[in-house]
Amino acid sequence: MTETRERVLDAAERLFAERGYTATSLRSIVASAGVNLAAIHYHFHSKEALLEAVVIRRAGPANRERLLLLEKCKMAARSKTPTLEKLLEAFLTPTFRAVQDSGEAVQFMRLVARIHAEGYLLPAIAKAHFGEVMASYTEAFLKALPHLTADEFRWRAHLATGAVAQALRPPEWLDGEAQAYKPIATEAVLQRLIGFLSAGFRVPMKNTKSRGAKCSVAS
Amino acid sequence: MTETRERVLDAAERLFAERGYTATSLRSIVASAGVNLAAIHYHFHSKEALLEAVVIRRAGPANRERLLLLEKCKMAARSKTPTLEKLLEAFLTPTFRAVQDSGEAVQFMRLVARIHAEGYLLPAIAKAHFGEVMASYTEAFLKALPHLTADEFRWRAHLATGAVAQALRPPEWLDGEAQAYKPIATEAVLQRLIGFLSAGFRVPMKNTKSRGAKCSVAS
DNA sequence: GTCTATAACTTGATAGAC
DNA sequence: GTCTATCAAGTTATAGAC
Repeated sequence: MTETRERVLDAAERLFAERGYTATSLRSIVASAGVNLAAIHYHFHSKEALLEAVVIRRAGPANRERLLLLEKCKMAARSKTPTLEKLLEAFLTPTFRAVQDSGEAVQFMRLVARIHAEGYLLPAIAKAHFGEVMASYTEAFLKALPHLTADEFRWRAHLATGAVAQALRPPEWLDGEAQAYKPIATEAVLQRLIGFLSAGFRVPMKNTKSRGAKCSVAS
Repeated sequence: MTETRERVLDAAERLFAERGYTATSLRSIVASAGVNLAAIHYHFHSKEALLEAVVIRRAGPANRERLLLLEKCKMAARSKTPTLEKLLEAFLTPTFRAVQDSGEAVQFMRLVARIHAEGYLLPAIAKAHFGEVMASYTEAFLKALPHLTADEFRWRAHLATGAVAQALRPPEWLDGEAQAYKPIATEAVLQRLIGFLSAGFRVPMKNTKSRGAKCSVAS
């Protein structure tokens, strides 16, 4: 049965999301999926390939939708460039909306947020499957942010990435139960995130000096 | 020799920062520190206690300085409440400045950013050692942000935490060498971060509705 | 395609000599 | 305080029967 494959993918997605990649053993996955250990090596070659399969299953469709939404934004804005808020929403919606549409995909966002910090894993996977999307959106963002140099935009996008990842994480002030089972990335969180980020991107440049917020000790 | 203790702490700090907690074995730590495996269990009880010791060594002084800087801010602002930027700088400076002052502490910030996402580890440690600082600063932040409810502030602080953690991570567009050895949290990054976050905190409430950035497909 | 069995190795932790 | 030696458990991965 190729249904076994799906069961493994589902279990792996959930466990990777909850515990991270290195902390999740293949044995815990097969136990959760109710399949055999050898099956995981039959369908996927290795643990790392399994992670890649998990990511691709969700990221593939999501990225296709991102490109579609970007085109829609450009159309809607006619000759003008789309607003920053619209671009952010188009980029983030496929991730956030998955929660409400299909209960299955809930865990995936947490996986991304979780694996995001595990560094050495995603670079290989990300560059292979997110390249086109990132290039298209970067171009659009730069047009919507004419006051930023490409370098400054890269830095702010870097900061924004962290905020997005954090938005996909269950807030620590929710108790364990809620953290584990409730979908946290709702429409409200998405809108909050868009407002937060767009304000950050819109800040004028040259806060290198003169931002008179010195408060330091003598030392 | 109690110098062994320090060697272990230094090595653990560096390796935890680079690879994360679960991915770092005690054996790799003793190899890097040039000490014996048993020594690590003699000086610290367990791997988890070692992590806690690593965190406390840096976070203790940093948190004391945070409280000091907060008082200085309040003094400088006289009857009025300190500005958001000054509060952010007071809170973030002890972390960021450590890079420039002592080369030793460079790794620690990355450790925090790295462990930050490993979830179940920091809650126990953080609540034990950051409680007072968080309470004092939350109070000050809420006064500086009268347009936000406590709940809304908590959400935005959640997002901001992610951005801070990301600022402490080496940007992926720097090549491997630079990622590994160059201090990335410079004064410039700190100022960028302060500008980015303060703008996000200042956004008016009620972007729950009416933020007319709909760009969704029919679906 | 799925299973059992097992190889080959790494992990955190400890006992006990010195 | 520091060492060697070792334990018990857990890890990924594979070979081979069915």
